[in-house]
Amino acid sequence: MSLRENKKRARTAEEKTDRRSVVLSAAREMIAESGFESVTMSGLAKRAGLAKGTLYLYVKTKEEVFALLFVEGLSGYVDALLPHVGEDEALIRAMSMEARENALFLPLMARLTTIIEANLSREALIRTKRAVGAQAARLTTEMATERAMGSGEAFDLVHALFVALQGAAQLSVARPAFFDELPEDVKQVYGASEPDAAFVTAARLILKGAADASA
Amino acid sequence: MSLRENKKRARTAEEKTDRRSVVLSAAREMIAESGFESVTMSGLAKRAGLAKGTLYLYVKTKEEVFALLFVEGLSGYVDALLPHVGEDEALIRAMSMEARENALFLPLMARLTTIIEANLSREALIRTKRAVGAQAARLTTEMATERAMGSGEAFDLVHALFVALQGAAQLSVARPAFFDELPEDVKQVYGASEPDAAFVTAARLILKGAADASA
DNA sequence: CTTTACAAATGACCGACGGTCATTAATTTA
DNA sequence: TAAATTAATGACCGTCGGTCATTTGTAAAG
Repeated sequence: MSLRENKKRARTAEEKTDRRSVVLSAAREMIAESGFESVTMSGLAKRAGLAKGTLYLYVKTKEEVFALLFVEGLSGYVDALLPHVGEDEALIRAMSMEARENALFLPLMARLTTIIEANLSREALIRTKRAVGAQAARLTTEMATERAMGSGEAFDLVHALFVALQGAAQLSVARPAFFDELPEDVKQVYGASEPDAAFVTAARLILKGAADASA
Repeated sequence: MSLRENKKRARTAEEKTDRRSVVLSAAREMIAESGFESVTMSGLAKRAGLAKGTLYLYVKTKEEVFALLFVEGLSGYVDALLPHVGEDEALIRAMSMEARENALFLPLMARLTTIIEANLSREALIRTKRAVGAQAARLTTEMATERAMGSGEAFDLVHALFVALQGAAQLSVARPAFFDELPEDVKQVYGASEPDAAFVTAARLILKGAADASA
């Protein structure tokens, strides 16, 4: 995924977008291979075939890379949800399946506020927040029409589901390297809360509660 | 909160616990005054009246400090909840009030998995996980008896509520320094999700869904 | 009271990392 | 062909988490 062999410079806007997407791919690979903590800017630059200084031409902070990945993932996630917002079980299934489909999505979401947003430039933060707001709005309006709800109600429901998802996402954080050496009872504390199961039970209750409320 | 003026050494177990509690107090102050990111080990040592090396006699990593604060906070939090697990609105009120009471609790919870647990020594992680598991169990059994539920059901309900709390906690992350300079529409994205409101709506739906299920 | 043994305390030091900037050089424009 | 522009570079910097050889307060032994 390196670009280095191509010594050409990025002059046009399109070429710059290409560079950026190479960086994003390299980041995806590094995260998948060895986790977030292993992503360093020098490492990422090398992997993308760039010098560190060049990387900083395309991104103002390390976390901006993660923010871009998250926004991209969120957009695809909402795409996948839209056809199913009308029916409880289908929606839950879509939410949990799609999260498993894009393995980076929950880990990114888990880090969204405390790590990613906390380290964005003003401009990157604005872009990110706008994108998130837009996706939430997309879901909310679809939910309102599909379920014939008031927009306030739909707003609450969407947000409740995403609060649950973000909570469950925390459980998607990779286990420590020494997990196997942990005492049995500690391993069970991990086992007691798998991200997927946690989300599904919470989401079921939420949707049932919402159905109950409008009935 | 410094201990420095007292040049005595900590010999007994009790004196060591004292040292540790001085460190925790110093950390609380620093977080309250200027946020998590401002806590450095040298700064914390100075504030506690210790040399950096001494601080590392009491704690293996920086995040162990946060873990200790969290466990302490969680214990008090569950204490406050126990009397109210029987009734929906009382429980919600207790959860949201108590979270506001201890201003550090949600911010710590928001960082629990991605930052804190990710940087604990094996021993500290074991202690932390055990403590969390114990508090969860305490709540679950109380919930089961008080609501005459099966323990599986109670387990699910407790976990759903805490998933929501952890999701809402993400919204408690401090706003950026340049928040005021953000465009109006971006500020509104922040406004659309206050931690307290987000938790309360999600929790209401969850509890309503649970009531519906057992009816 | 003095000496010895122990372990608490210290802070200089180290490596890693995020981020910067003066300089180089590819490409376009005049 | 020369001048102007701007992408690219990587040496460099400051900060920070964490370590460890040394110092020194304290208790036990003689």
